[in-house]
Amino acid sequence: MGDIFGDFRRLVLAALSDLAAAGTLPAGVDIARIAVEPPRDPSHGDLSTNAAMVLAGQARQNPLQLAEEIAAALAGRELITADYRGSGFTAEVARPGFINIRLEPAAWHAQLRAALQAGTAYGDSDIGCGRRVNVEFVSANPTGPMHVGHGRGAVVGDALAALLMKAGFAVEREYYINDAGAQVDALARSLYVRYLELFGDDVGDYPKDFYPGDYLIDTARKLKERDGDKWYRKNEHIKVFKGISDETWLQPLQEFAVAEMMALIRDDLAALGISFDRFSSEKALVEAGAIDKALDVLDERGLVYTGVLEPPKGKLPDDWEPRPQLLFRATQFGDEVDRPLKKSDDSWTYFAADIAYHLDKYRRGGDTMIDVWGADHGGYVKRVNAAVQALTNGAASLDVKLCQLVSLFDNGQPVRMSKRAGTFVTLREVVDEVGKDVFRFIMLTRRNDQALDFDFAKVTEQSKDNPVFYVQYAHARAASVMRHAAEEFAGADLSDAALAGANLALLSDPAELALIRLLAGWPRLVESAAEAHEPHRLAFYLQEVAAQFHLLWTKGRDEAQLRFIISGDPGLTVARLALVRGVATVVASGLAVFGVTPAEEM
RNA sequence: GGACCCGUAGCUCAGCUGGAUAGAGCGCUGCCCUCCGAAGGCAGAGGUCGUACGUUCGAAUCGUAUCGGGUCCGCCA
Repeated sequence: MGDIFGDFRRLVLAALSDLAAAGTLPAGVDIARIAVEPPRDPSHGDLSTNAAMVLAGQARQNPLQLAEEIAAALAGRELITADYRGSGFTAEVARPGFINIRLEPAAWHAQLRAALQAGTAYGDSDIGCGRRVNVEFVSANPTGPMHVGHGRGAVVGDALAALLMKAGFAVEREYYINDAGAQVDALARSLYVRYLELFGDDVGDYPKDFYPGDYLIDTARKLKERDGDKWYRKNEHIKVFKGISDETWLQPLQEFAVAEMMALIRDDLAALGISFDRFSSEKALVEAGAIDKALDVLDERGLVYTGVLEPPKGKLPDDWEPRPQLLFRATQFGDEVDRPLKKSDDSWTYFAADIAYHLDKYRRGGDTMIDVWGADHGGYVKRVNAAVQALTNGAASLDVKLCQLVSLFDNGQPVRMSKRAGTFVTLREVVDEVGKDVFRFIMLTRRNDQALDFDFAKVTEQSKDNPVFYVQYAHARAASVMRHAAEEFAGADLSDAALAGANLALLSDPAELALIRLLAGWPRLVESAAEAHEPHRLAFYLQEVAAQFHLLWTKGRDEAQLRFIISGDPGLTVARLALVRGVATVVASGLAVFGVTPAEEM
């Protein structure tokens, strides 16, 4: 069902083995870099391979001459896949050593047929071979609602997971809850002060390390509902602010607060249509002694020691002083300095917990891990990569995707990220304003490592400048054509199955064939995007499909014989409807990866 | 001072893991609706891919150096 490029690559490799058998090529050559691709310039044919240039060195032959031999061997073979129904091709050699392949249109028509038969499963691949991949994303601290930056990571992670699934990987979506450490203490104290306020205490201004957000008022109310005045002591906030309170309430409030914050976050995620297979708790990990166990692993390999770090170059922290501490030999794995595992109060650093966490993920079967982080964690990538290498002896791979900042605009004017009235701060407000589908698509219209401007006016505009609208409109237009066709040819079977049986040879206009070629590239695009861990490529591809489709539609304005629906010619109409449905299928298939609902009408 | 990310058309950005004459949208210029598919269409101008060396059949892509912008920089997660 397939990928025409993959099919031809196999054909090329078969031709090469013919040459090897005949002694023209040495045995056991490296074929990894041999590719079959669409040439950028259509005049070079339909497919192109670099095989001769890749092998020229190894075979000690002139690339052009080798290309001729490969082309000849290729001509002696034929496409045996049933899809192609014996359609032929020609191979010719071009300048540096390319072999350009031209297909009979029937080969392309077969691709369209395959797309219709597959439905939104078109493009599904098995390159993943069911291998397990763990995608950890969002992992926003449970201290408040999500903001827009989290939203980007959420969408990128979710779409990447979906893409990998489409490519045949067994994917686990995971959220790491940072529910241990100082921030959770601060959260509980902040909640406690809000709770005191409910009893009429006037606490005045909050100190700097407290969370001032209004959302904690609701949480405090829920706490009061549950526990009444159980924790209330009049004007206790004075002691809390000074840090001298008798904090018997701290532990229970922590648990309560984290649970409430996670409920908040899950709601935000649900508004984006995101759910996780697994939530992992840092606290649970720490309490289970996972850090000690993980550091034992490193210790056995001599990677943990007590030492004194050089002071950081340049500007020093105010209170920096040399001090012996427990360190991980990150420098052995490419990091700049060895990294601390314990703080001055002898508690674990976040990094120590993260080491344990990644070992945990690995042992659960994730020898391929992807972490999606915000750009502010960029300085952290090397040490975690170093830890993963050290823990697994290089058996595991970790790919960290850093998402750059999202800046909000409205009609070109920056939207302040402050709590002022009328401005958006939380992810939820943005999603409620523009809708889940718009937000998700726009977050995927940039590479993750590229900063993104998000303009409320532009992303909701109904014009071709707006990529979401443009792609959605293509799907809606296809649906509209089908509705009209159903009226025009009442009683005819216009199901995809029926359309797949149409005489597709009638699709002979260059614009039609160009569109079919583009659609045929979908399986290949899915594979390459999945391998590169780059879901944004789908967004650009979908815009291209939409553009070609809109173009074809528009041609029908000037040339009536190119319209999709030709009243007096059911045979031609059915063939063209097959193409229309092919477009809708690919667009829907791509939007499904993005978690965006295809529009039936605009 | 160091690390990471970015630098491609006036603007916003792609560029399929090293392929052929570097692309798209917006903007700009010029055409195209007395009527049916103009929330449009066609054509054109616009580039030393930040810069300089290097690697090889071949570099926007890989390496080194350098310049500019962003992010981060023991005991924050």
